[in-house]
Amino acid sequence: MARNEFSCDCNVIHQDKVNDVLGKMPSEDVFYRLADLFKLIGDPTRCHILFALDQDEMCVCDLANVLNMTKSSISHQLAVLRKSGVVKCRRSGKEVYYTLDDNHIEKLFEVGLEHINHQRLEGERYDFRNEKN
Amino acid sequence: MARNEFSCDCNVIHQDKVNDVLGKMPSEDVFYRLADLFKLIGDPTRCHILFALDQDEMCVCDLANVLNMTKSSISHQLAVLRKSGVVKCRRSGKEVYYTLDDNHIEKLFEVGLEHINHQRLEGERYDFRNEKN
DNA sequence: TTGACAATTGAATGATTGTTCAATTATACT
DNA sequence: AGTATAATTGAACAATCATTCAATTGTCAA
Repeated sequence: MARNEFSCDCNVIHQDKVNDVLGKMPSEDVFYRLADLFKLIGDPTRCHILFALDQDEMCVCDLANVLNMTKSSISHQLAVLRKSGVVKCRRSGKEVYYTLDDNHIEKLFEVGLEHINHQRLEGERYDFRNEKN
Repeated sequence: MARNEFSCDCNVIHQDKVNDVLGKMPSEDVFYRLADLFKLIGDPTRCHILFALDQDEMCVCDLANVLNMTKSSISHQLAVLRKSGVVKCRRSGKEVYYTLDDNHIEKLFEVGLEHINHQRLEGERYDFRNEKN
């Protein structure tokens, strides 16, 4: 229960609060898995790809046209998405067709879009107070 | 409407599908903003911080203890979160107290946790077929 | 089997980023 | 004023990562 005293460079200020929060927190590896998930969709290209696949099944060439990028670049990102299990693929002749294989992604996009729309209004109202940059 | 022909290294295979999907897609900058949002919570430390603040208001020192990290590291990340508007802070004496200032974050965590739990079951059932690595 | 095209892969590169370290600011107390 | 502590900040470093380029694999058709 004694944590590494050398990693934290200060004394506890509110020991009770710290203990209380620690008790409610998920295990350590949950944060790594959560971060991995969000990191996965935290890239414009991958966002773009996933959004496109949410509309329709597409081959690499189609995606390259929709995103206006090279097949190689798309293929590299598709490999990442495949290994994470959020897309799956099937070969038909020379083409490989990709589809979304994770309904949580759509939910995350929904909330993300809500956030963006809400953020746009907030920005006008509060005009970035308390912040010089 | 004519896109840059040199960025894409292949011909359109399914022109109708590509046009259809393009018509349904959000504007270009939406993907950058979406990716920025997900990138923000796509880091274990920031996940950890946000989760802690979701439980209770805390000062930098408390967070350093909860996460077992240096105040400097925490402070750097808090600056990032502050500039993105997902946390806000108030000073009280020598301490600065941070709170979560974005209810979308909690929703994103909910869906993210659902995903992780679901993923754990899937992994056992399918045993990573179709993938050598 | 040869040529053409879709797709994947590996290495290299440039850019981004999280943490560390040292210095500085802000506040409280004597 | 002087000291102590909380917090912020900037520079530097190491690690991660997205894209490019070149080479290769897989499939179809002649």
